[in-house]
Amino acid sequence: MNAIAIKHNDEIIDLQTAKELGFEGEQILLDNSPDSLEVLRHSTAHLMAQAIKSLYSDAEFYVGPTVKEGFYYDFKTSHEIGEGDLKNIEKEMLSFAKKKYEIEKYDISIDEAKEKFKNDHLKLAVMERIQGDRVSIYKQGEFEDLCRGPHLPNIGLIRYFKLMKIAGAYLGGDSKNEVLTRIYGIAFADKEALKAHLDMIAEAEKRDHRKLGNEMKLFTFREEVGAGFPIWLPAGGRLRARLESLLFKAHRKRGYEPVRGPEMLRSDLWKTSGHYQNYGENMYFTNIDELEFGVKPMNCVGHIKVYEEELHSYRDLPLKYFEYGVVHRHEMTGALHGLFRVREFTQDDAHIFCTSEQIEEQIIEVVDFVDKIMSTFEFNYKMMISTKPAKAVGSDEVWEISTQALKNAMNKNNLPYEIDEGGGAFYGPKIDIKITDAIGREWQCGTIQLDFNLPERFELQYNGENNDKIQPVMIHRAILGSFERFIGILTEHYAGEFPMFIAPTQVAIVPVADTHKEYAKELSDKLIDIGADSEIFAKNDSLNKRIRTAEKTRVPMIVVIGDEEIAGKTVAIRDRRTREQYNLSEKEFLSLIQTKINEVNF
RNA sequence: GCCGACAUAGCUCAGUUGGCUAGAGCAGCUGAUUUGUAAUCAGCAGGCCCGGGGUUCGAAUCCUCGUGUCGGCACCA
Repeated sequence: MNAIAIKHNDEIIDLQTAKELGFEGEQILLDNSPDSLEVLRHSTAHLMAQAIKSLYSDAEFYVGPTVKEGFYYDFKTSHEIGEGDLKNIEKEMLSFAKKKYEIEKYDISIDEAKEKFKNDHLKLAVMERIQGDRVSIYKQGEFEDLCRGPHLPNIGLIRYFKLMKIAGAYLGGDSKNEVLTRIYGIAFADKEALKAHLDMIAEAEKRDHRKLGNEMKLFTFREEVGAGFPIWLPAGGRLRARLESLLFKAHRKRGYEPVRGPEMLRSDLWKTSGHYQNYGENMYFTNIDELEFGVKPMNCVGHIKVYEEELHSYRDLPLKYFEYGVVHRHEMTGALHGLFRVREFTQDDAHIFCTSEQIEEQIIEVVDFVDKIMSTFEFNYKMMISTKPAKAVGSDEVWEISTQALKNAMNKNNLPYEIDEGGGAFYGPKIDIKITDAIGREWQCGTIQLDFNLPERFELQYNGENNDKIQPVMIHRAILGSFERFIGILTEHYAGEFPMFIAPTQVAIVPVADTHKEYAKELSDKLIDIGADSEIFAKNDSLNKRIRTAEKTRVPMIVVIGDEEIAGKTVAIRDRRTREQYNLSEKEFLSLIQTKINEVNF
């Protein structure tokens, strides 16, 4: 196999450039390594542009980079292009690839380039952003593109690719700009890798929580109810209740007190907090007797009111208030997505009021809490520190101090993190918890936010040792983030096969014949006594059919009972994975279920 | 919000260039069968074809305005 590029000073250099500059280095072969795919995908993006230009001659091109999964190209044409045209473009790409054009590279001055692309206002826009006075052009057949590379030596090497979707995207990623057409594609070095990737996508589709939520009757959405307002069905209600009660105990153990604020509060309060000015466009407002009220988008103000109810001594701190807080946020229609993005959701929210000396230990305690929960669900996760956003309250100095406090807490405890510049909440910097699910996708759930601003704005105080009035620090934190999103993620993570301690139904009971129904009911009652839900499959169907139906509900355990079981006070257990059966005495069975339900404690 | 696509029975989907009473499978109901580990058989019922306007002799099908959903963008738990 010939090299497609080389690695020089840790940079990928294509052969065209290497030859030009006389560079040498380790060879990059055409395989599925990250370096190789980088080059391959970049060239595939160019091949796609070449095909698009050939099919739609007035096409103008913006940028065509590689992304995590593949590549895309943003362009504009007067032709209307839809999903159905992707096949045509693919065909055109293949026919160009067959011609095996060399990919040639040459340098010109930026002024020459501007002249060359004078009819392509998008390329001109690209050049506006380029520093320096020379640019490189890559040429394959008739097609030329302004690009810094790296590229393959020949387009004939491109064979295993697929155009995935077509979408609109703002020029330069700014919603003030015009919308371009974007086509996403994937490319690999061989057929197997392409197939594996397509299989992975198919697997993700199978796990889609919207599909499973419908099949398993966990939740639903209805047009007449309104977009983004989920309806929890009984099965989803049971699952959620289990999660809530586990988490309730976990909070109590860590010294949190349950509280509850009202669903809406007078707008004056939102003005004091800064939500009115900084978050108002996401809030719902209503008038009652001439007074304006805002439906809460966050729970902090309610908890501040709890804090204000009493005078506090430094001896009382930290004070930890928690609430399964229902919040409403006016998310943009295009952002809504199953349970992942909704307009009404419940956060597992808490606010810790503490002294500035306690910040570090409190942050670490929360991080530890997060770790306990995430490892229980077998999630890997990473943490990101987000700094001051464009729209924010409070002085730069306070932001600097609080951001540094978060970093210190992490550094001192050797906790790794990444930085997300400008990603903080308007009242303070935060640590976001990004979890990776079973098939490698990342989701943002929990968040830990450090806030000096709201205590200041509400003039919160506690009495210090010398009876001086001191302002407490507030830590906002949520661990699951929201029940909606977290349950959506759990559903996809487990592909609907929830572990016993959280499953909507723990046991499916299948009586062999009508005469065994009574024992089934007895068993079901005993299960309720130990905190397990069961469903009896006693419909007038064949035994085979009922077992099949039970399997399809993804219940963790199926027990079959007939004459033999009743006679011996046993149950026949069927494993959902292996389809094998074994018998247990009723007593052993109940204690097994009880153990499995109680084995988890956060 | 922006670009593009889509909306037919509880669910998954057919429905030709506008033309007969809009179909199927599963689920549901009724009956027969009483079953030992992934679909027993027969029958019945089920639809304002997302909503409002329009074009047409005639609209599930064409146009238009909403609503919702999907894929992205932008924005965020």
